[in-house]
Amino acid sequence: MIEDRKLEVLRAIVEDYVSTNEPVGSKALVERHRLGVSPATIRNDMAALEDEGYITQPHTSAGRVPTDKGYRLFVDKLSTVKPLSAPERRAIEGFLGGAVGLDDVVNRTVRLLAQLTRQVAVVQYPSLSRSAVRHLELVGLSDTRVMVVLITDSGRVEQRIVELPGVLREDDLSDLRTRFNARISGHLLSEAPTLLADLPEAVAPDERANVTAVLATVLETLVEHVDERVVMAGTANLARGTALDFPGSIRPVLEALEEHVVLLRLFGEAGDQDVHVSIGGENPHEGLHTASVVSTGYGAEGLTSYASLGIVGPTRMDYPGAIGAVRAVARYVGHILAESS
Amino acid sequence: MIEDRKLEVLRAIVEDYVSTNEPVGSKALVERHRLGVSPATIRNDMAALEDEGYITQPHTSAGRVPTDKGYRLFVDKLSTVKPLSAPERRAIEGFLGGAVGLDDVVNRTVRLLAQLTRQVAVVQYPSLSRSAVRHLELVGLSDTRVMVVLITDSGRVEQRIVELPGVLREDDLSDLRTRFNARISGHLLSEAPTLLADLPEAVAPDERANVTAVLATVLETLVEHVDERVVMAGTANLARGTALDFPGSIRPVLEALEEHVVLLRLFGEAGDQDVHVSIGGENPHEGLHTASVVSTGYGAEGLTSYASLGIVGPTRMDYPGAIGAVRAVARYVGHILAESS
DNA sequence: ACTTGGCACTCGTGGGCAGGGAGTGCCAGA
DNA sequence: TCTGGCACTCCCTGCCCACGAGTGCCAAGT
Repeated sequence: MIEDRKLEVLRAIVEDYVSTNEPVGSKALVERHRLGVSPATIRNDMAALEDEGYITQPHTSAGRVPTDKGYRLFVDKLSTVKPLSAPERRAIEGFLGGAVGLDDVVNRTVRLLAQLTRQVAVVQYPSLSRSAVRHLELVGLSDTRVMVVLITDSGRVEQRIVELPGVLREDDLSDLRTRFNARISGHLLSEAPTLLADLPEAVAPDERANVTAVLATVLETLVEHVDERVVMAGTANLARGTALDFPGSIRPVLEALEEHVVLLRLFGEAGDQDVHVSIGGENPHEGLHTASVVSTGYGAEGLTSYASLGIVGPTRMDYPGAIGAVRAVARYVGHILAESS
Repeated sequence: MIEDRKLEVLRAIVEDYVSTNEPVGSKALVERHRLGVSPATIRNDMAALEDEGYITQPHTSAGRVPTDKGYRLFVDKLSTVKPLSAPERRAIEGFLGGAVGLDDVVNRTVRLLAQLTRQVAVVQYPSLSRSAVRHLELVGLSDTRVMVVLITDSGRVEQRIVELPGVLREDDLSDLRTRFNARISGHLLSEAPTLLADLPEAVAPDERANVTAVLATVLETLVEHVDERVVMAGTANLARGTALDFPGSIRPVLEALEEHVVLLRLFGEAGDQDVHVSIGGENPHEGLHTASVVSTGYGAEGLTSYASLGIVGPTRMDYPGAIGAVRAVARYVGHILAESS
């Protein structure tokens, strides 16, 4: 009974604070929401909520502001995801539908997400290790130089140039190409090391050195190499709110965003399919203690996700809207990448 | 006589203001610089400088601050480029020398530049149109799909996949590859349209449709396409200074930096070889009216530059240091790219 | 013709103080 | 368990004042 109303009060506080950006008091609360009780009653509830650590007051005679813990409860129990409006959906479809090529898809996605949420958007390129090999091509540039080109099912293309220890004839190259593709085509790149392990032994002894060199490049640079490509957009949104949003300065936030490794670890926490929300102090990185991260994996439907995308903003954030936008965009991107395969 | 001293005073004001970030008064000026005259004399000079529009005072009873015009004069006439220290040079060499591959070079460069200058650094990828073709490879993925891979002398590798209108046999593909390379290998990519114009007429009529399709892709996506790839680092430095640096907010600056097109046009103004400085209101983009840009082209020695790089910061900037750093980094990058060809 | 010291003036800054207002905590009563 | 009342805290604003930094100007000196 009273518990229910307390939660209702917390929700009202979060919603009001997010929309007004000002600490919210008991009187304003009963005016803006039909709570059916008097301000004094609300005050008691608020005192209890404060004791339990869900809200706090900046100064003695100010209204209340949600704490990280308060936002956490709100996100987990009190909010329902805000679905995008029909025009918004159409806008997404139109904007992402016009993309040609992976780079274009990723770039449009990140800008779209930044615009929809009015926060900083971050999109990770489809992870190599979680993609499947569509085709591996070996191109002889000269007698002793071979270019390795890898095409994945997510549309990503990577290439490296290998200096060979010896001369490799064109027909041996062709043979090698066939062997490579027979083993790994259609398989996840992360399985490549196992699938290719015995390759050197399968070829003629005099070719073994060359094969080993090519294989080493493929494995080292394409598989083991941590692919940390991320794109970002909307950093200007950080400077939008008032000083309340990022007490001190937005500098540590910008610094954290520039360390892509930090972002990747952040996203690493995101569960494969559902949206993950990390609030304020929950973030591992010090610089993001004043920020929240809403992220999710994206990829072809039902399958393991290619990679992650999400947004970063102040803890005072429209979580239902952000979660809805992140989820919707992730789905569309997944569809588009799956279709264009 | 008096003119000389006035310029000396302007230089002193710029230097003091840049280092202290506070409006500088006549008394502080004579204390920090051996000008050999009294504060009263300086006051007269300062009044003259203000009349001429080189300095201004934020409020009536504050010290003077350089105007855009003042910085301009300082940069053009009063400053000598600050060469990097020996340790700095060694650091550059060590840091950039360890790079493998174009992406790595570019990424390291932008971070290095941001760290050296403590400003926002921007590096444009080597322009395709200003690079020469090292090799063009055609890879048959299937009967009707061909991957076009272009390698430039700057180490950049671009690829596109072409859907052919008809079937292309392997030996025809090989023939086409030879013809392409014979015509454009070693030439600037911008010359490609002319060099390739008559290619369809040179092949057998039944191959003409396929050749035209491949040619169209090469020209459209690799040559005519504006290659707007830029990387950025050090945006957190914008939030470093006080509110004086960017009156209002850093938001418009961040917004401008996100519009890569704006940056490219900015860099377009940079002369090919020497460092170009654009101060405050001189910048075409509204959002950068409170910022200065120091940029230059980079590339193999003496040749046309591949592309541009530079930094963006508040008008209150250490111009001599910034110019020195930008120039030095551009040279090193040019060397490295030239060597690794 | 320049330079200099002196002096009055402006104006931003910070401290102190009072008043108003928002918001709270608590208590007694329904 | 809810409600109204009341005292309390503390921010914010405006105001005044003194202080200090810095200037502009002038008259005198070189």
